[in-house]
Amino acid sequence: MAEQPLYVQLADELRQNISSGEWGPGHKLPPERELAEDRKISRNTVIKAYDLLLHEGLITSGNTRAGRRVRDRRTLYVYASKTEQVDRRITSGVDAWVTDVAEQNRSAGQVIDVGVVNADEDLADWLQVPVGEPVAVRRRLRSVDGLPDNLCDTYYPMDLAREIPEILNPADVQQGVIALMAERGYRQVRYEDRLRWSPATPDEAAKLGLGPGIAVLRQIRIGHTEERPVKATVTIWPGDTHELRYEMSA
Amino acid sequence: MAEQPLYVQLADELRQNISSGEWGPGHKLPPERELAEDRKISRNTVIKAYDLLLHEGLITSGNTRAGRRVRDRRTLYVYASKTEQVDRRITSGVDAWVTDVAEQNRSAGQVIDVGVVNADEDLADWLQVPVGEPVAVRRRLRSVDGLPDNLCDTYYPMDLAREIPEILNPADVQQGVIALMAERGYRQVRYEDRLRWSPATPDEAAKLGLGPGIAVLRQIRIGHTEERPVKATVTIWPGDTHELRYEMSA
DNA sequence: CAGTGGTCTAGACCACGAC
DNA sequence: TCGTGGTCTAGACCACTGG
Repeated sequence: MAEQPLYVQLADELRQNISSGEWGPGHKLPPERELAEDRKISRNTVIKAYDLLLHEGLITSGNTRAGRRVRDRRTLYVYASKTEQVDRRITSGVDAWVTDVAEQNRSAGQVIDVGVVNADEDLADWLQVPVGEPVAVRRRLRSVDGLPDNLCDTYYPMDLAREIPEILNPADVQQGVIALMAERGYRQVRYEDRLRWSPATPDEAAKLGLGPGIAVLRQIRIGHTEERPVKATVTIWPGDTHELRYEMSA
Repeated sequence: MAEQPLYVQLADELRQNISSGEWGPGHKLPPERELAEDRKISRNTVIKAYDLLLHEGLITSGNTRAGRRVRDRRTLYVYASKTEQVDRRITSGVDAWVTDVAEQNRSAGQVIDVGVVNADEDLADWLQVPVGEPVAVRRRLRSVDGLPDNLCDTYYPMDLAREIPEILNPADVQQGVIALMAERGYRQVRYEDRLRWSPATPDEAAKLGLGPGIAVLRQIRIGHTEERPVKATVTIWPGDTHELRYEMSA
């Protein structure tokens, strides 16, 4: 095995300090210039080491006097499908994610915002509407323990949003939109998840407080009634701090 | 909106050439020095732009005279759970992934290799065995159209591997290991998927021909009989060229 | 052997925001 | 205000490999 490059060695050493717990969440990392001087290496080399950790999601990229910090990386488990509890969740009307977070003794919050967008190719495919068609959207920025955690946007065909005006009201729907839709005659009988993963876009990175290029999972959940798709939910989950679980019977 | 940094602008321009199809898969990108001279910018800036594209999985990082190339990024759809076809697939004994690939008019191949490893904490949790316990493993390197596509390692408790010697035989099991296990009294009644996503390790990157730091999805599928977990399959899917799908009834 | 990417150095100026 | 990261420059040497 050849000797590793300097910046990899440095990253390994810093990573060790973090994963051992010596530098806990929120710990301030040494400034680039200080680390460079101490080690008699170039600041650029320090930056490359920090970039590695940034891409691994271990640290933040604060661009101000506050400097870089160690991120909180406790893993959050999210049940995308749970054989035993599907009924309870759907009928209880509580957002399943809120339940998952609470069961892990952490506190969940969300900010809702609504709007109308024109369908791009993906959205048109998911909802089976023409490209360019207006579509209603409820956007959620969801937080855990006060910090941004994931983005969850749900899209509805426009005719449905007109029939169920609560969809375009930026308030919490206490009983849950799924239950509400079922009441009004749109009972979802099957759904499909499509998963894609890639680096976060700059926009997503900003909203979630991630470094650019951190991997995120896009979970697209399409809900169908007997007749047609009635909603598409796109959830952006940052990598390495989440585990998505599916339980299935054979 | 403030003006983007130089390297982002350059990356955007190069990305445009790729996504428009002007530079197809395999196309050789301009050498860093040439691009720097043409644009009157520093070679380091060009490198940062190429690094962005590398992390997005758009290009390769060839470190030799061959230079950087555009990667083939056609998306492969993989069904992790398909309501209608579960039975057909399980009984037919053909690897479900091979079926998926064939249905998309591409050709699949795999190299199998077997061994025994000691359980780390994760594996011990998945198979419900003590940490350090020996565990049998069948490793697959699976290819599409002749190029490495994903890594698929299946772990079995040692007592089971002794009872079913085919598990540790590095040959294709024509009827499928699941069907074989069912014949010998280990019928799987439920399974659970756990999904994690993060940058590829250097080892994975090398086996799959990826740039370092490309996002990969780790799909861990744990199969249970009525009594206990009997296998854990870890599949490494490179990002941006795969979409994983789950179909479920409500 | 020559072209390529990988690494490293030693500087510079800027924007931002905590103090 | 001044410490911080973000960006950019202009060089240098090395390892690898295709022709």
